[in-house]
Amino acid sequence: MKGQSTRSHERPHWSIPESTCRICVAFNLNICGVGGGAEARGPQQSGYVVPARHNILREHGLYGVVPFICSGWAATVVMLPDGRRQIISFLLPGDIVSTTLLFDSQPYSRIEAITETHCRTFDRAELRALLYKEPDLLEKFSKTWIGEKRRAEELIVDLGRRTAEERIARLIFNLMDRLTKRGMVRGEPVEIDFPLRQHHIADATGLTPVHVSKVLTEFRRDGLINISNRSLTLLNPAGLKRIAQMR
Amino acid sequence: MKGQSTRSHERPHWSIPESTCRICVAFNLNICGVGGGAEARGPQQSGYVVPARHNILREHGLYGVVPFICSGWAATVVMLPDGRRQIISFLLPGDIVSTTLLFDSQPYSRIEAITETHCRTFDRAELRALLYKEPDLLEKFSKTWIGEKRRAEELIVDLGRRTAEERIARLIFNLMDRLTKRGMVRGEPVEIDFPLRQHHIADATGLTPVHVSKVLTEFRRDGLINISNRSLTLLNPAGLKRIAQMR
DNA sequence: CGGTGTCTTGAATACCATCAAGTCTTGTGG
DNA sequence: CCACAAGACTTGATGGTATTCAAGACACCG
Repeated sequence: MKGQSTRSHERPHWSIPESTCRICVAFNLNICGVGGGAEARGPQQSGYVVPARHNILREHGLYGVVPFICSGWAATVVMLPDGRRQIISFLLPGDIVSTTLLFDSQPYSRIEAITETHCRTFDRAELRALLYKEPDLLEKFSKTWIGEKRRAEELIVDLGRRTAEERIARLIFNLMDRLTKRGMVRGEPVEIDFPLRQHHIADATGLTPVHVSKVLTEFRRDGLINISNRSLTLLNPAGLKRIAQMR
Repeated sequence: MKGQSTRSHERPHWSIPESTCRICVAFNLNICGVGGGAEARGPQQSGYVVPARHNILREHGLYGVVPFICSGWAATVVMLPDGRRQIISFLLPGDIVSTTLLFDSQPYSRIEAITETHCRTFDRAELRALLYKEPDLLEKFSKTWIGEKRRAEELIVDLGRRTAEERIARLIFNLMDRLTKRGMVRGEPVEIDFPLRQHHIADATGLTPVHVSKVLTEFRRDGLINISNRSLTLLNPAGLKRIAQMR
């Protein structure tokens, strides 16, 4: 609908907290003109907004750009022909939408915006050329790639070998950790904006929405967490952590 | 039963079928001196043998080398404190043992040899330097990266959203496909060496050995496959494929 | 030869799914 | 602003898939 800020001098038409940019890969690669960083180099950029529940990337589309999340939450979703869904990962501000888009124009999975999401894209060919030219960038990029792989493997273990309660508790901690790095947690006890619906949690943990509801009310009954008004409060971190790593 | 004995003459101290080298990443990067390719460049190499059931890599060890599988089967295993195990992937001849070892000296997961395994390692620093220097290599390497990520995501979907029968059928097809690329399938109906124990299948599919046994005998009863003498025959590919992707 | 690892089979059980009904919220168009 | 529809969540009843427990057969190995 709108978007298209032209070149690097101009600030985007939405404002992004500095804490977000500070963890952004694009910012750290020094290729992004937003956030008060140095002058952007190389890749052609453009920004746009995706409304909640719309697709940021379609699974079999062809893309010439590599998008990043500036604000909002999104999910990487795989759909089966019969309607079953699995969420591979949640994307938070500062994340690359799809690292494979750097090397392959066709994504394997769909990316759905959970909240309204602000994106910024970089031209793939230019970005890749820059990466090849500067080992320093590649080094940084490989770090995010390793982190992604690591989280994928942890999810495999969760889905293969952990109970419903463990999976949900671990999901909450993973999100907490990532939001903490972004300066997106508040107060004591710790509280976060929590835009996920229970069906998102279900699709991420391989459970049904009904069972997620039961586990969450159990967590609430035990005074571990509280969820209301799209906001999650961690009342008993130690208790939840025990569930997350034990059996 | 047949094959897999160490004959010692030729260039390395064990012999590797050419078909294996042809799909090997190291061979395609032209950094490996084995297999009749061009003279090896750059990285310091060394080869060794790991007996069945021994570790190729320990999860918290520190390594200065990047190992490849020249022959034999191995598995990437994550262990939980209480003994639960999850296999992330099976490694076949020509595979990199751990791609993250290129950038990080500490692997997240353990690598176990399933059969006797012959490995060849390359010095990490040298290999990485070579990669940074030649965009061509990096391009090829990124392909294996993407493939690895893709398979991890498919496994996530399998574990999160598919039934026991679907998971096992898909595992068999995945192995078949990979072995076909390596020229490691024989005859009609298709047959492969199959060194996996049922507990390997269980750990890879997030099931118990008992249930794997039940599903496999069901597959056998339905004339889909046959397993005997560490060898698997695909009797009804169409029937098994229907199980693998439907429902 | 006992010991260990592997596989099979049956019975009982647990965990989570499915089905269903109802409440409450959110969004939308008149 | 209200009426209505759709989405989100809860709760209980019931069912199915896979686990756990257990026992026995078989092969392989030192």
